[in-house]
Amino acid sequence: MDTAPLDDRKQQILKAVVRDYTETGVPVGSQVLATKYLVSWSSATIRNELANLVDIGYLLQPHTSAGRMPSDRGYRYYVDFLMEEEAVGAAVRRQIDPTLPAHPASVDELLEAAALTLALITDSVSIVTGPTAPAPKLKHVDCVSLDERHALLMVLLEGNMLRQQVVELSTLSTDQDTLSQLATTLRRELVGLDAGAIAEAAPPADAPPLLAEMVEHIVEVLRSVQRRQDAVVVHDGVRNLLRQPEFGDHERLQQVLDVVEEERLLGELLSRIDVDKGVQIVIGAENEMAKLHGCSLVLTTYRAGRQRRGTIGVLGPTRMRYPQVAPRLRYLSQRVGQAVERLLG
Amino acid sequence: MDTAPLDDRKQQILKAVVRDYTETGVPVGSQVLATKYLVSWSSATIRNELANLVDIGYLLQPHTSAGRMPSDRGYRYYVDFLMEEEAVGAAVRRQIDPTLPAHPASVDELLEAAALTLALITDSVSIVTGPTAPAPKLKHVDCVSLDERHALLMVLLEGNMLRQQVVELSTLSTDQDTLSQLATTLRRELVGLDAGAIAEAAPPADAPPLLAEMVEHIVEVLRSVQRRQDAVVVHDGVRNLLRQPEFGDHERLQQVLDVVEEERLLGELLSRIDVDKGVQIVIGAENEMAKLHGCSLVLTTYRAGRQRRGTIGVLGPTRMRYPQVAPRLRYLSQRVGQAVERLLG
DNA sequence: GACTGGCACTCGGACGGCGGGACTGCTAAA
DNA sequence: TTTAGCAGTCCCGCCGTCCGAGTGCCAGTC
Repeated sequence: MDTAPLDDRKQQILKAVVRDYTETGVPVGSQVLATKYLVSWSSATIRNELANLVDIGYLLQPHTSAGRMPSDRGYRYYVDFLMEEEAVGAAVRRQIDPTLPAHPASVDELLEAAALTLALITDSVSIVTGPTAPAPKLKHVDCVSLDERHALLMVLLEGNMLRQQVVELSTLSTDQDTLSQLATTLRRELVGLDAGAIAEAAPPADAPPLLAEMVEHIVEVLRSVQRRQDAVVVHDGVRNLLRQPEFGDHERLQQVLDVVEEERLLGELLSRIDVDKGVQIVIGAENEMAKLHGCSLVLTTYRAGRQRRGTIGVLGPTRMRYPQVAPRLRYLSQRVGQAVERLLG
Repeated sequence: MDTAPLDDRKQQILKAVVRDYTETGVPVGSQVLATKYLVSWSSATIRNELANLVDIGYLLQPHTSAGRMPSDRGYRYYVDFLMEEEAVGAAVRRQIDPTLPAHPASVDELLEAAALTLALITDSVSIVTGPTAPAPKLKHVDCVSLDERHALLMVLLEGNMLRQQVVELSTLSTDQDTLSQLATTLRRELVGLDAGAIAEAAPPADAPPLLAEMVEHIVEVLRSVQRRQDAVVVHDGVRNLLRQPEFGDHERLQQVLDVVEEERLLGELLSRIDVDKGVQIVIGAENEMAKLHGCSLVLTTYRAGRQRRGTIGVLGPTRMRYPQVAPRLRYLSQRVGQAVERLLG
């Protein structure tokens, strides 16, 4: 299995096989290729080439008297060298744009809409994670008195991510005025710092115990956000897989669903993506997760502002319309990035 | 199709059919019934009764020489009069309890854990909506300056539900001090009121336009919560359906997934539940949503505090272990209610 | 009158043999 | 090097058969 580049005719044949197989899902024969795609050669010539392409690992033959289909390696060559991306047409843009809410109430709502749209325009399972910053800084903090023993701590992070926590107070009968004052102090001292900086900054010697307590809770909140970095937020479009003949067998579907419904696994999957490589395509067994063999991932990151990043992508059968999916994903990820930035400021 | 109560023998037979069919998924014959469940009668007697039960609509016969399976009506009778709920054993409780996080960071996290567990212990698709109150009152409000044209409005509702919104300001160059002052005024005037009361209360004549603007945004937030627009819906366990033989055919699965993945439909489904009836069971075509024929819902509400309610339930094939699912759901919903209350105060 | 044993009958599903068709690989000729 | 032709391979759908599970009904019994 050398990696020498294929000659022109082999390239044309591989390309034709991928295109036809992507459309039909049925192994392609030399006859079809000769009449439909490659009229300048006879089917016999093509047969010889096909046999050769099987030998060197770019095509597969399910059984002796069947046509050929691309192997993972064949898809890889196609994606790297032969694929011509389809431009995202005005019609598709008009289909995408209105689905992203102009004034979403929250990031979650936005991402959910994005997942829905992505599943729709790619006919696959979409996966979207929320925007995270590597070390979020504190932007605002406020405290509300709940009862004499509890208070609600509201923490606003850089990127306008809002978190709340009920905290138990060691000092009893703490009224709203005391808490408001406390919040003012906290804001003055801590705004603009990240978890590490806050934890290091020693509180003044004369600080009330309540202050130290609150500082600790704030650090905890920041830390938990940091830990949750690659938490999967949403996925959608599982039903799209049902339409694919390759999942006619339930075994396959079961294994894919196991991964999709298990956030931990999905997170693991997405965390491997290289953030600076644009749209990345992971084909079949290139992904070492055995349950996803037979599937491909098309992934990219969206950027909202300087630091904040999230992952967005698509999971579908290896027989996927890469030339269509890749640019659509790229387009949507840009729109999502913009929208998140608009929302979070 | 009269509704006269069944005599004792018919009841025993119906019960046995439901039990066996639930276990095996295969239509039950008179032989099996006579030897396994109802030794006091011969298979011939049972055959006569079976034929009668088919006539009056409690059983179905897929074809002439097949056994019998319960009709929707048969399940209904079973659920209403014959079913004996299984107690939730200590083992199951030990399985459930640790999965609900002791100190969840948010309601979302809690509900997601609940959905996961529910799917696991019922082997069905779980559905959970977030807690909502009928006419939530304002508890706290704060504003943070983002840039010279935008501010972040943070609204805390009764029940400690926190909402945020980026608002565009008509007055330019509004700094944080102005906004903090504004927030203080808003708190003084509006805390404790619901959307209607806030909308009615005319702002003072000398109020700055900024104030009126903010009031409007607050009303908008309250209203959207009231409309349940932002009700979180989480679901989990779709893969459990794959194991059921009734979904061997993809058509069925497709239709169910259409509903489950479409939040709007799911919400509609859940909104019909009667909040005071404990665990409710909706069997097959009792649900007018045609796509869910062949499926049953087991639903209930969980309560967190006086007013706040959410829905939690399970979707599975009509052939479901009702005597096991119902009490497990009841137990879990209580734990979820408690956990939400602890979290939101 | 209620119940039961027995029997003829029905029907679905598994099994196996049988082409038809879609491809292939190979060979020989251009 | 390409191509036409041809024999061979294998999948798949079709069809008839067989088997067994289960029924409905009838006649006999308690």
